[in-house]
Amino acid sequence: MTTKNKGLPPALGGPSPFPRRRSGPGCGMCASCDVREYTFCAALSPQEMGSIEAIVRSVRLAPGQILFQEGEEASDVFNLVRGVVKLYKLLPDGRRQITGFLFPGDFLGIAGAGGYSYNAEAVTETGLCRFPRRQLFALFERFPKLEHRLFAIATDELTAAQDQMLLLGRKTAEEKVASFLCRLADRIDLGETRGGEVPVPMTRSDIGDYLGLTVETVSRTLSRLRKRGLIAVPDVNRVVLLRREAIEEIAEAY
Amino acid sequence: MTTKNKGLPPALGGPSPFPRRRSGPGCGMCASCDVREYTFCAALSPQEMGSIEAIVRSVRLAPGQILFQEGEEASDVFNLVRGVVKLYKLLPDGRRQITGFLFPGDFLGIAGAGGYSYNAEAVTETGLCRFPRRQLFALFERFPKLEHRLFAIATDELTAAQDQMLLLGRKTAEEKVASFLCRLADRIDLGETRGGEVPVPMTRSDIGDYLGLTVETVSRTLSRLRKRGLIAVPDVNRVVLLRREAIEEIAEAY
DNA sequence: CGTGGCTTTGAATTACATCAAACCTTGTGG
DNA sequence: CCACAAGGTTTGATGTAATTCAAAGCCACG
Repeated sequence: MTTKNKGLPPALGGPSPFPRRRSGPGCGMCASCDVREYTFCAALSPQEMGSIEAIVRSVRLAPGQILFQEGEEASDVFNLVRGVVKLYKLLPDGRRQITGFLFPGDFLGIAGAGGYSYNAEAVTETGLCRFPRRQLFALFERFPKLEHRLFAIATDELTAAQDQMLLLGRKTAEEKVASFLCRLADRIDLGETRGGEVPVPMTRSDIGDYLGLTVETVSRTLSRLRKRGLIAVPDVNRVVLLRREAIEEIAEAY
Repeated sequence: MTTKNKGLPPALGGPSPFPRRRSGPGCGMCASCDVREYTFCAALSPQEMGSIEAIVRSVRLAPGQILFQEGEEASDVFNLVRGVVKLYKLLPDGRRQITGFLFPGDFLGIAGAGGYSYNAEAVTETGLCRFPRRQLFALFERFPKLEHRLFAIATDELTAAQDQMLLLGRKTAEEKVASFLCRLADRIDLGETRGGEVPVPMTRSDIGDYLGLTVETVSRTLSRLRKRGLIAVPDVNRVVLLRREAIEEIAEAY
């Protein structure tokens, strides 16, 4: 919530907001979209894209703002264009489990009959494309490719969820943190590699709630990795993976 | 692995194996399938069903037998018709996380490009329908309803996975075990209610690996619930929920 | 009737949580 | 420009839930 997107690489919320001021039918905005090729939009050809542009609206969120909450009727789905979003579930007494962090290009809003099954909140300044679910799903008839793509996205998320269950249920604190750092790095490297430096836009508390740990344990574990020379922590929002292979080894528990 | 399906209710592996001796194109076997209405097959009308029957083959597994392993090319998908199957992932040192237990009517084999993302092993005597992935997915063109249905299944699984992450990351041992018992009961009650008696076909070790606990902790927690009069345990494979509401309350951490 | 695998219970250990306090950073207002 | 208030972070001391180690009990099966 504190994070100002200073120093973050393009992929994590640098400049490149929405290419045109306003989105809307036929404005051609999608053509210049930074993340198009990573989203379900890529399922459609540039010509077909008009059908999507006709129903999209853009949304911006400041850090800490909530996009939707668990149980709300899931009327829309979204593509994250800029910034970072966290998804989480809560227990009645306030315990929180973050089920995922989303980065530009990620899709969110997959939901069943019970409405959204989690809360979605902006971690940084965020830009999204909003699609009315009914209208988007209606396009499935004309463009089956679109549904194929969403199906594939759901499949990938399911695989990721299984990995996360393994992490939550069976890894130690150190393995959890190492895994987290590696995954962040993987995600960033989609752009380019930059000497192992990984931006960490979320708070220690967020990381803890993602890994099933407390803030203190996250902090301590990072300190220990630092003292062992595996990472450097120039400031709270950046970690440098000094010995990536060693960290991967810890993460995968070899 | 030990479990013999003695005393298990129909929904969990009672009589009702495959209605006809052999499955195969046009044999009409699907018409009398016990679980058809719960599976993706229900997306097709009885007339359309022939297309599915043309590609289905049946599989039987004894307890402990492996259906497929993580990383294998995912050439088939399956419908569980009878019995119980567990899905799990392993760490190199042998730590195991069970990501789900499947019951009759459940679908398995959703997988991305990297092949199956988990191992699938029979818990009890098991009967499944096997579908070559390519052939089944080819039917999507003629029957978009089929893809809709599979998409919906993936969505539901994703929701369940998020619940499980909350459980693994943030619930106490007691809350975990209570949640587990309630979910088992919900799943069984699809058939009918039977005075809170829930069949537990998996071992304590399986339960532990599903909940991110050790065998001992599972056993101790069950003993404690029993001593408090919330459950009865007539034998290792059965639990009676004596005070379902109280257990639900523990499970949801009110 | 003995053997092997699962389960239960007890005792000792430990990884992580909790409690507490100091430290930083950032933004605000005098 | 500085003081200080508010959050987030780090570190230390202490506590504890759950694990680990150990052993006995229970069944099912040959």
